[in-house]
Amino acid sequence: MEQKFRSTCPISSALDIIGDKWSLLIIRDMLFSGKKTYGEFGKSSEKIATNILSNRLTKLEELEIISKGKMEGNKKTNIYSLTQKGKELLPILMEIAQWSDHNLNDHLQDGAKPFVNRFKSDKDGFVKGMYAMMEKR
Amino acid sequence: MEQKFRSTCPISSALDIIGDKWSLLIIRDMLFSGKKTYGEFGKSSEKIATNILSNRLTKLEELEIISKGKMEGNKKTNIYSLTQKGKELLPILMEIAQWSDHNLNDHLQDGAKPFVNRFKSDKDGFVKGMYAMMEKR
DNA sequence: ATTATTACTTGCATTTTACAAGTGAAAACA
DNA sequence: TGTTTTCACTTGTAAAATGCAAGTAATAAT
Repeated sequence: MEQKFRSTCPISSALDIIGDKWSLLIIRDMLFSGKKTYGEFGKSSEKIATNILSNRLTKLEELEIISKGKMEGNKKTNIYSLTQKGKELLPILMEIAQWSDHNLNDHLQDGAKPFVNRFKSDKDGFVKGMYAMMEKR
Repeated sequence: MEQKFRSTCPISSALDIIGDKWSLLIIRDMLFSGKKTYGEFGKSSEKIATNILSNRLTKLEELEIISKGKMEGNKKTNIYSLTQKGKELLPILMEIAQWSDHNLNDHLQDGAKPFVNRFKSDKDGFVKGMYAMMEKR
């Protein structure tokens, strides 16, 4: 799979990579739920199809947004981790969450509000705190 | 066209709306280039197909991210404007631009860097400045 | 030795996207 | 005033992406 870019615009180029309905949900599950394995990703409430999940994991790995490793003492379970490039998607996800919180309120029913509020009141602090937390798990 | 949501997650729900390769590019052109008409949107360097452009404008209007009006003294040119809901997509676009600036540097060739740097050094100030500027045009 | 789990792949129907051409009304021009 | 552009789309069709169900192969558990 070769990545194609429509232009040299930074926004357009990012969308060429993550501009679909599934890639950022995988990243979301890694960032916020600590998911690591193919099986775990398949269990999200949005029910990603297994072939699409496989395709996206491959793409994200090729783009070095995630990396694939083996679980110690287990030869069949693969462990996916976020690279630095992948972790840096966090602020994008938080701004998306904040936008939804502001503008999709009637639809949502979720415990994400306090989370979003902590981000709003101190964006840099929140992001740094999340990065620190990820080191430990 | 009825909007469907895969879950009540804020991130997933936002992606159900703007998670494709074109919607945010239209918003980009409205925010950063002041584009307003169907013809102007069609001229972006990414070459959106006319049927897709039409489809996205309709969707974005239904979702009240943009609104459609008439140009004064002209019965054929339509004017699309961002609603508040649409303007609030700016921080998402800026975080995307910043991510690309950090992580896609070898690919990009664009004068967006100083722009991104102003955002990085003072995010809230940058966003407020942009909103103020948009009032005037 | 058998069953269950994990991480996928495959085939096919449906939906979305892309490309090219066409339409109809308003505006500009001769 | 008649003709040509311009503008904002729509339509038809091929190609690509997505969604769904079932299947496979290796490892791990019983």
